[in-house]
Amino acid sequence: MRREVTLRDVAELAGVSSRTVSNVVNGYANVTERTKARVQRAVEELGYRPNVLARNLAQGRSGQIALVVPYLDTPYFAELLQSVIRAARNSGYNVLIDQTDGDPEHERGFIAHGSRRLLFDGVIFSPLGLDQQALADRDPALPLVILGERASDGTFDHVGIDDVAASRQATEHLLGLGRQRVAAIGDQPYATGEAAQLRTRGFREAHAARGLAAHEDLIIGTPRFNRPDGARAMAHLLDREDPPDAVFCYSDLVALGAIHTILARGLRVPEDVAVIGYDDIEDGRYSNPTVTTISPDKEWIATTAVERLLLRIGSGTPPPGLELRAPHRLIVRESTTGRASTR
Amino acid sequence: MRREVTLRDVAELAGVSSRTVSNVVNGYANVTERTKARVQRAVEELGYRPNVLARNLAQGRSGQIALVVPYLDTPYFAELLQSVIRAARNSGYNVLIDQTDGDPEHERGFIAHGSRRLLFDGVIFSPLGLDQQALADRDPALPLVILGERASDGTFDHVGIDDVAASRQATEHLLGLGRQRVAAIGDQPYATGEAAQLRTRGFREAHAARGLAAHEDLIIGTPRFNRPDGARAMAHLLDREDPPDAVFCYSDLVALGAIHTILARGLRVPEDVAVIGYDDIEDGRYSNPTVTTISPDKEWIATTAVERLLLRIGSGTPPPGLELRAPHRLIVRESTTGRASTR
DNA sequence: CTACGCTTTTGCAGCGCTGCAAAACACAGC
DNA sequence: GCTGTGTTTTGCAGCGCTGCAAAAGCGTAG
Repeated sequence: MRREVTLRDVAELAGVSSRTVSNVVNGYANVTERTKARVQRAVEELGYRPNVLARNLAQGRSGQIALVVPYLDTPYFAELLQSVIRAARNSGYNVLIDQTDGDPEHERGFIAHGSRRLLFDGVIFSPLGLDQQALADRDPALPLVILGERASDGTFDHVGIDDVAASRQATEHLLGLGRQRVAAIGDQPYATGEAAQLRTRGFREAHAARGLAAHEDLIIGTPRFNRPDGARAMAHLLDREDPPDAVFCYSDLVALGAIHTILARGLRVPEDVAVIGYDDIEDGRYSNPTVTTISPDKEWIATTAVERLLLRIGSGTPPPGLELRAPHRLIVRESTTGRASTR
Repeated sequence: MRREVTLRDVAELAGVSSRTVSNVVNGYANVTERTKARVQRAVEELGYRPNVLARNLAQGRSGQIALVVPYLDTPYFAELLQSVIRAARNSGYNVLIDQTDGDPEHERGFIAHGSRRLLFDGVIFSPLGLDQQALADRDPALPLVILGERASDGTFDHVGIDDVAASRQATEHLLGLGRQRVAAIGDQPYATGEAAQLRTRGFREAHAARGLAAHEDLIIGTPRFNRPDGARAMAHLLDREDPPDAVFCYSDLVALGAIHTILARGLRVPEDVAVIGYDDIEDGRYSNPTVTTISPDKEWIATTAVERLLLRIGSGTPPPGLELRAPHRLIVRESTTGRASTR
């Protein structure tokens, strides 16, 4: 195994100092065309590649950002991840992935003082069970952008859609169809369930706006927002004496699970129960029936998050933490209005 | 911003050499209990954290492995990624993700000589459009494990299921149901479509085993294995004069797309057309109908790939490239046998 | 011819750690 | 007491790069 080519090797061949080679490689301004050309020829000839590790050490930064999400096999996060990677790469950054499995301990460790620090220059974080305390204990020097619900306390940026408004819109859609008993699946009435609670608020507000009272007994909690939980919750609802005729699900996966249960019982969607989801994952565009949903602009979220994070990393004095609202819209599909509407 | 605590700081406080501190931190054997305790106390007191960057440079390795996949929003890869991350973390490795979008150029660059080298100590690679040439041109020093179809040439490990056998099994299942005109969606009759071709081979073999000839005109190609391609291909098949009564899809996504089209035309699954998929992604367990599929043991694939890669990274003389066959099985669901079979 | 300001190039230290080999120490046997 | 063996600790060089500040070069003005 022959030794790698170093800056010094190139310098020697080109007859300049190693520092000059460094300047050329990094595209510094004040280098004459002549030397630049000479150095470049030497670089080519030797097949020189900068050693990222050494550069990192010398600069005290890693050129990597971490994306921390609860679950990777959740299509929503997978789709987001894809856009984050693309955006980061455009700025010369690599993305390190970590999944916390929603474990608060693990989430905390990731932004805690010290931690794996230096492996990444900043973190884009989509927390699930993160409480105020964990945020307070975090390494203050770590540039941070949070995705999802948690409002910024001014020391980090927060990117997300307006959950209350979106949920109100979703619920209004169901009420507008003339549904009388609208259920909600996904509430999480505990400290770490802020996102869910915002959605429940929107759910209630939509009722209130029409002078109705939300059916509080039709608000079902779920630990996670996945298919099995959706299926289970729906089964509960259908077992009741007076089942709902519409359901607002806090994620598309929950909606798909719910639909699965409804159909398995021989009922029809949307005739017997209309279902609306949240996230607009690809599954819902091809499922049977296709799923009406709230579609957050994931591309916007990803690029904005990366952009803000790099800005934070780049500036000595961190910019104030912003509250960034991504656009969202309601996409109506078969699960609320039936097949006719799609063709 | 105060300076980080270094090994030397700890050494000074503990009254030993910095090398000894390093030994303690790294759990070296020959350290007396007394010094170990003293050093550990100093570490605690100062809140020392090793600088990963410096360690990497000194060791000439990065402690990271790269997972390169064509698409991240494909559930199959997302699920795999999850297991790979878990396995890598158990061995103290971080996972760097990259998605190639199936671009052969990009794929090539990743394993080419030089490349981003040093950022990762090895690569787990799930190629899509990688030809023999690209493999030949690759950096021979880069430990490599390939997932999917491409057979090993002895210089890397290959982990995958037996595509021919699995496809034969899938097709046999359809034929065993008495289906007369079985189609296949997903063939890729060009250099980079090896995986697809193996599946087509299994498809043909299943027919041959029953003394039948496969309907060659019912073998449809698709550029990718996603929902839109499946939907489109199915539309083609249904437009024919003599449409199929069963379809073997080369991925679950293709199957879901195909089912979407079938149902949109007012036909029934499986009564009119039985559909079988490949990969066993979660979607297929909750879709309507649920999807019969070939289920590769993803956990096995991920842990084996990581294990082999780390072995390769760790050993000076690389072990011979192995051909590793992951277990797989047929999972029968509604899309071939109807609802009755599930309850 | 010298001085001055600007551009270009250089030298060196040092990022914080580990590899290596030697030094120091401890203990047993002769 | 001295030698030999094994264990524990140390010192130093150096991984390959960049930051910093000084040096060199260069053109123009005095």
